[in-house]
Amino acid sequence: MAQAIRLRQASSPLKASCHQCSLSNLCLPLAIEDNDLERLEDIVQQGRIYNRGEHIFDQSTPFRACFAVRSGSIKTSIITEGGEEQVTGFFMPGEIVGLDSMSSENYACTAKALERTSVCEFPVEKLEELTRKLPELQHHMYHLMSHEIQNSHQLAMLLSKNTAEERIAALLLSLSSRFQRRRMSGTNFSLPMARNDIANFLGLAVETVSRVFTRFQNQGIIKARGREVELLDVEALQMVTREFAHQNCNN
Amino acid sequence: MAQAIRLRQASSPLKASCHQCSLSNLCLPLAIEDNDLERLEDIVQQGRIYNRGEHIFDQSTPFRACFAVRSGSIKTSIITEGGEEQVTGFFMPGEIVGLDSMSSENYACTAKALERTSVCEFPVEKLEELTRKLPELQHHMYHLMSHEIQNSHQLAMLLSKNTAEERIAALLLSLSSRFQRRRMSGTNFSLPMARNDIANFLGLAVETVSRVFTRFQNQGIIKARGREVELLDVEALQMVTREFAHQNCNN
DNA sequence: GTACGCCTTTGACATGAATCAAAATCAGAG
DNA sequence: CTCTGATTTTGATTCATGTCAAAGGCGTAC
Repeated sequence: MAQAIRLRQASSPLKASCHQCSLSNLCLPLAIEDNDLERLEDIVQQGRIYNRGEHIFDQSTPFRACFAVRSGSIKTSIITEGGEEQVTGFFMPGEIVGLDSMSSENYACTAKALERTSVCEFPVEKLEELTRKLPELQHHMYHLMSHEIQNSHQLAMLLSKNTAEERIAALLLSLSSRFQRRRMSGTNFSLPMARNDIANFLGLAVETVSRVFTRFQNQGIIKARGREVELLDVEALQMVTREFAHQNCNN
Repeated sequence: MAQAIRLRQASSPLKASCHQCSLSNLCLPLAIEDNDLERLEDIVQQGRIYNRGEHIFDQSTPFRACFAVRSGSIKTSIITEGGEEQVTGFFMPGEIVGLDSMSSENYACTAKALERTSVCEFPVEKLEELTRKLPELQHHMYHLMSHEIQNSHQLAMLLSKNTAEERIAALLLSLSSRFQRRRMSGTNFSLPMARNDIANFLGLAVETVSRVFTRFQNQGIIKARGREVELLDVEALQMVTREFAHQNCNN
């Protein structure tokens, strides 16, 4: 511990303590037995704290590490040649950012802190090496990556087949369940991202997002004041997301 | 070799010969040094041949293996609770199907042969084990998976920001480059999938796909008769996909 | 060769969401 | 606390694409 403090004073990254981290049941340690945990701690660096708007990494810069969100939240986005932004994901505490760049030369997207955010850093080469030694960790990496593919397919589906209302309901429910995983309220939370980011992520215009929010509010399904959201009727929201499916069931 | 023939006669899966396969520079062997190749061959099974419409695997059945396309082509799709289909990808010779299910209990999608198709089969447990022993193979797996995440993000982007024409131009160009990788004509090929599948994949109505094809044809950009396609003006197609970006450049 | 079903194309019309415009609200800097 | 720019909301209008309807073309099976 004294060692760690000395390191920090030398402005070197602090060695992380996964043992003590409250997110260890969500994050990478989830996959690892207690007595192997130290080996993960050996390669993890507790990164610095980022202020809102700061970049954790930038698209097309050399890929060095994956990051686990410790607190705060992150949005990832791709910038096209024409300078258009496409938000590809939002990441909350315990979630891993950068998997889409694994084994690429450069980062495939840009990661930006949506609020004051701290992260843990997993240098790639070391991570890759460690996954060779810890089969469960390798397995978990495959799991995380395949999960991200599935997520992305889900998103594609949402974008190609669902209405504005369905997309927004789905996002609210996704956020809700992710808050719940962290033992926070699933019905009363504050959105980490602006309407603009929601719109971009869901392939809608900002105005449409705004309109749907007020529509949901008028229907008594949610209560929203700025970024503060309260889900008043979760079942109704679930109905909205499945409406599409239900219609087909009845035909 | 005699051994292999005997196996086939016993209607057991034939041991594949990656050494002799013309796709070895596209497929998994790409990542492996010659003297390690046998170890891959040890775990690969040359799967059977599937007729058009046959399923290689089904969503929600136990995940057993990834597949490399040897000849023919495959489409993958997700079926929602309501029975709606969403096509998530098309796979051509040398490409790997099933990565989105890696380390899941069950297949995340259904894979269907679009034409007479043969595949090689990589049982998961063996593959996972082998990747632990061959660092380059592990690296390549990470690479393939992260690439599929990126692909999927690209698709999401196409779906959320681009017009029907842009989406279809992008698909045609993607197919073109994939044919070229196999040293086939990049301007003269036959689409393995029906208009319906294209429409579903790109989040459009069949009618829209059809209309865009005829519009492109009238503009002299392509020539299409049924599934036979000739790209007459590749640059024009590239212009279409980048039009969106260019507009913003000029502003 | 013919008939059947399926896939594709074409046309007319309806609509959800984008765009344009502007007011209202919020948050950060000084 | 006040100003200023950014974000959010609301309204009016437009447009690309979906939907409905029907005809045409193609391949397969008999």
